[in-house]
Amino acid sequence: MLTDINLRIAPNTIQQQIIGKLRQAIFSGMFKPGDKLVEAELCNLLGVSRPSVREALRSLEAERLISIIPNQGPHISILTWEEATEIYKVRALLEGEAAAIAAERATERDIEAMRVLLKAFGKAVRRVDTVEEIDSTTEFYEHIFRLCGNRIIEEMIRGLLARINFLRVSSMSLPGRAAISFDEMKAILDAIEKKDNAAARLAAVHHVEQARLAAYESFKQSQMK
Amino acid sequence: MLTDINLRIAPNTIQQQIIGKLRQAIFSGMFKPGDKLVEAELCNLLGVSRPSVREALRSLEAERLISIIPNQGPHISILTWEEATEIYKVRALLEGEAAAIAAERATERDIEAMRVLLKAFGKAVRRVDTVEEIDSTTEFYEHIFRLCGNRIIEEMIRGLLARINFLRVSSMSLPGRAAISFDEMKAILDAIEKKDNAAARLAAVHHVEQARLAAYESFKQSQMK
DNA sequence: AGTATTAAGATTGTAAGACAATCTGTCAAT
DNA sequence: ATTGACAGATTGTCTTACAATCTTAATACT
Repeated sequence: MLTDINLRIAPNTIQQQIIGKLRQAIFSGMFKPGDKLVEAELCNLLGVSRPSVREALRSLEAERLISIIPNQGPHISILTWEEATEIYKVRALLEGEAAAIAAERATERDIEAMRVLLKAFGKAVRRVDTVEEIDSTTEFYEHIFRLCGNRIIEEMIRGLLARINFLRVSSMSLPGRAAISFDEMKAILDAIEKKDNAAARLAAVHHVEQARLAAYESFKQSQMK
Repeated sequence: MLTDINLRIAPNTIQQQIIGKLRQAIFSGMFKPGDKLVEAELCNLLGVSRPSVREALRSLEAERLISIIPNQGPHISILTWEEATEIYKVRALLEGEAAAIAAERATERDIEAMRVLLKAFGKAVRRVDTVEEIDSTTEFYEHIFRLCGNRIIEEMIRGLLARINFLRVSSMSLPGRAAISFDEMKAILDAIEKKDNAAARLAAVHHVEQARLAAYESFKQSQMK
């Protein structure tokens, strides 16, 4: 056996498609925090039956993207700044740990691969392509997580990122933020290359903390209007 | 306004009851890892309709207590030791952080309350009441989490504990483990009382690490038969 | 005998229809 | 302005249904 790669071909059930579509709709801002999701409307929009929609909604509820209040139905979750802060705190902790472990395990090839990803991010920054910025940031981080060999960490961070997704997008489009973000990520990579796990952890924590501050700016702005 | 206590009266929907019952059944070992859950059977056992069961199963899937493979139905999740290790690693990280913050914030009354909880645990240990041991341990920890003021940490740890629940139960019944556990928890509390956050973190991390080692013993035993 | 094939039965995925319980908003009455 | 009552909308739950897929067992073939 080569590796433990999961070869299972997952049939795309309708529900998975519904979940994907709805998640995308939430991320894209089509539904705004607090919006009420009416089951019948979703059925029409998606062209599927109510049971399918309801099951998909249960999954999204567990992801905390929506919350379902009995007899009141599903709403897009409202993220308070307090909650966002807590999420950033946990992110810092987990990403710091991941970076520290990655620093101990990274091979030459890993470093090289991450350099490529970072370069892609740099290009996106110069093109001012926010979507691509987020995507390449994510890929860069995914590499760190894979390196740290702890899928639980990866899983948890993925969940946390989903919950603050719109903050990430809006804060990344803040003038200057993306460029600074690039420098912070480069610092992480440099520390990993030097196999300096303490420095890698610090750099990762610092990056998240700066992201939090940037997010606060966008949060304030979004509250004002 | 006194506090931010949530006054909402949550109607007990059937699905919540189903989720509760099934979770309990899984924890109690009525369903074993790998067991296939047949929807029709669950309907009979619970006396509810298939749509209700299916929605509940989606929630449990998101909690990772079961996994649903398309066209193959739901199974009780199988926990590999590798995964369990990763969970203990993340737990150590999160509980360490929580303990450190708690050390900075604990008031006299908090300490007193935790002493009471710890004493209850000690009593359970002497009575060799495993269920009560787990319960009072949980309560002790819940207090720390409440102190650290980060509900995300609490939420994540709760999720992680659910996934390793049966390991906790079986390892807690290992001869001598509960008594050692008591000492480790006392060390955490002592550090918190001294407001020594570094010591509190270390004690919490140590406690989780010891729990991991104990869990490994039970895991090996459960694999052998 | 052992393996490949096929067919029957069981189970899941999805839909549609139904109805009681509950919520929401409106309008009248105090 | 607040309360009360009512109509309409929405959710929670159940029932029935059926095609798609999986599982298992029986069958045929080498």
